[in-house]
Amino acid sequence: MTSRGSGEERGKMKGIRELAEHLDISIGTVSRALNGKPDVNEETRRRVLEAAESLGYVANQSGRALRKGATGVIGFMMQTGSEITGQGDTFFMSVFDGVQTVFARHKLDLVALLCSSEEDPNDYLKRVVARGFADGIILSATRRHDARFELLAKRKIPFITLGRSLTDVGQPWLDLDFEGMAEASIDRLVSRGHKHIAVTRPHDDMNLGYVFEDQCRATLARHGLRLDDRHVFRSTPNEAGGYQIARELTALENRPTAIVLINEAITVGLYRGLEEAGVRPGRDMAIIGRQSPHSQFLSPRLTSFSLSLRDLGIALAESLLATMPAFADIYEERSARLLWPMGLVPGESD
Amino acid sequence: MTSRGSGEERGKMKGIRELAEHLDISIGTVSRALNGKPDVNEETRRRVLEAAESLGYVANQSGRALRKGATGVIGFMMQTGSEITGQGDTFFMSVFDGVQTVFARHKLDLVALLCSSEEDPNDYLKRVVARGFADGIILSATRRHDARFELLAKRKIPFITLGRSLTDVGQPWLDLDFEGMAEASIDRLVSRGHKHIAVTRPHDDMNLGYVFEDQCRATLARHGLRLDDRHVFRSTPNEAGGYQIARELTALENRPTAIVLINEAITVGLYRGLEEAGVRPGRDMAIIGRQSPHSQFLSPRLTSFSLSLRDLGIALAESLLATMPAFADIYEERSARLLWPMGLVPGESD
DNA sequence: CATAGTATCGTAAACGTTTACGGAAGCCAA
DNA sequence: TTGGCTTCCGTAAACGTTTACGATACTATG
Repeated sequence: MTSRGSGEERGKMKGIRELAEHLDISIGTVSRALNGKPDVNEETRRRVLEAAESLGYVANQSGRALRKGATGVIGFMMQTGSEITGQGDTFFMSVFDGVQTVFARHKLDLVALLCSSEEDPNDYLKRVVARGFADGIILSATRRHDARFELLAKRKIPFITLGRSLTDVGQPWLDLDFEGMAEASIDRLVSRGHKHIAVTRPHDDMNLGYVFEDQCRATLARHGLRLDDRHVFRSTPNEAGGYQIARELTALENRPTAIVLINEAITVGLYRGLEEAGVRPGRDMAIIGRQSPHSQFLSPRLTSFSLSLRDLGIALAESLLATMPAFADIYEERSARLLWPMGLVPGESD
Repeated sequence: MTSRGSGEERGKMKGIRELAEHLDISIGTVSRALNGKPDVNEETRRRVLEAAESLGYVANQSGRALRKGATGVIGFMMQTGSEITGQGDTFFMSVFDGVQTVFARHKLDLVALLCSSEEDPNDYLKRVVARGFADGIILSATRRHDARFELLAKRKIPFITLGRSLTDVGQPWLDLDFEGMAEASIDRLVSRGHKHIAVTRPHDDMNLGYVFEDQCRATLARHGLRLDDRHVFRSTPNEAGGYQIARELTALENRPTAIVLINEAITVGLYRGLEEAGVRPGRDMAIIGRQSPHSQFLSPRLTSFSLSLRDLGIALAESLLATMPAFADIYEERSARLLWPMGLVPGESD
């Protein structure tokens, strides 16, 4: 039952050597034929390809990697775990999808490196790097000070970050235009008469929190307003965090009339918390947030900033390739650092 | 600026050979010391470990994999893409987290294999397998007929599936106890007087849809009721799908009084759709679903089935290890096939 | 015909490990 | 002393590729 002969139960290919013997050609020529090298007769190449196909030969990647000193793998490091889960998981999935399509074109394999909640991200990356696992790395969820940058720089591994950091080692990065979002949000709310505006940011050291709060503060100042420190709400980037924010927000004596959410995963919790306090989004409190799979299905619909995550992923991948010697010629014109614009999708919540 | 001497800017380790020379020991002994083999003096082992640490030596995995014929990598195949995004992304992240912790104990590296939305999952897996990428594979999102099972079985790659399928090649699997969920849901609703109960299922060939609908039908029959074919709603597993279901549901002339949701990501969309039709969950329509990061923050709170995703991941990993020769002795007592129970968390929606 | 050039291919040396095998000590008992 | 264990270590052969180099045959050119 286990040896179900499927007709073409071809024996195990032992390697390129056996394939060469079968063809009565030298193994060098076979390798060249397989890899599209020029020094090989087209007729023999055809024979080789054909035999490889029919015999089910596939190159052993360990041997290949050993010889070439490159693995053909790109790692995309994300974060997961109970603290974070609920965050931008769908966000990363979509970006990943875009990245994937680019690398597939170059026969590079993309894998997701998900750091367990039990392990320190730095240690995790150290392990991955030590293994020589990937030829290139994409880092996301960058922190204000991020030791991972230095680790990769020291090891001279090509990498790009989705997000900025004070730790700058000259690597390329892409980031969402949180400045633009902050500015547009504040402008919009102020123009609608709001004078007491709250903002949210992650509870931890994520870099975007600093960028966002600073820009909100600056834009408010431009309007002659100031950001009350009690109106800056830190929370875990998940529903529970949103709920908590709502509790604190509604408990304030001088309650702000509007709030801007930097994280998209807190929205449902925030809505719930507000409702329990009898505060209706869009009527009693203006809310502007980030688009997510459910933001347009909330009630009231969330006024939110959106972007094409897939396109972002494509740009990310291409910028990384531009820094890799083997592909530099193809993508050299890529800009190394880019703020990705977001567009406002009006809803019913502000 | 780029060559920032960090004090211990140790030169590149060339390999185990150089390490051996530095210690004036043979490379064989060094290897044995590093790998914890018995045939080595504890004193020399200490010296080797120390030198490796201080010189920053790490074994080249390509060489190791080539020699050992194993990569030390486990792949967890998930799905992503616009059609699916919004589905159980957080679901998979949490399961992954559990899986990760187990493999880390055995120095196995776990990576997520995310099939792009552009590529056929079968082709994708074929590529991964051909590369000899992983020593073991975890498959999720199993379909009614799933060619991936046969592919892996033919290549004799150890694997386990999170989900069942009609395609059974004797591999171990774990699956959520959808039968139990269906039964408990129907029992609960019937006992509360509902006679016209609707169910949802994925729009595509996911196996769980069949299992779930069949069991709902059977349980209803036990109560002398029948499942109206018009009360079986198929949808994409995302918010838009939930919204669509609500539209269809509320448009029916003989509207059912309750609905059971097999997918957790459709809930927000469903709520929105119902509200637009003036149907209030829990009052005008009973809803039972699956727990998700936001289900307890919806209004009304979702009555839902929950489980420990992390523990599920741990069990999944251990069951896979039990099928791998190198670890079989440690985990042999694992049961090969298991329905993972889910518990009901009462909410306000039914 | 001699020569240079080109197209094609074979040979063999890497790449960095792990491990089977055997050898050299040291120890103990007979 | 001899022989047999045990403990430790060195040697060298794999593992499956890629690729620099050189060899061969053929073509074109003078």
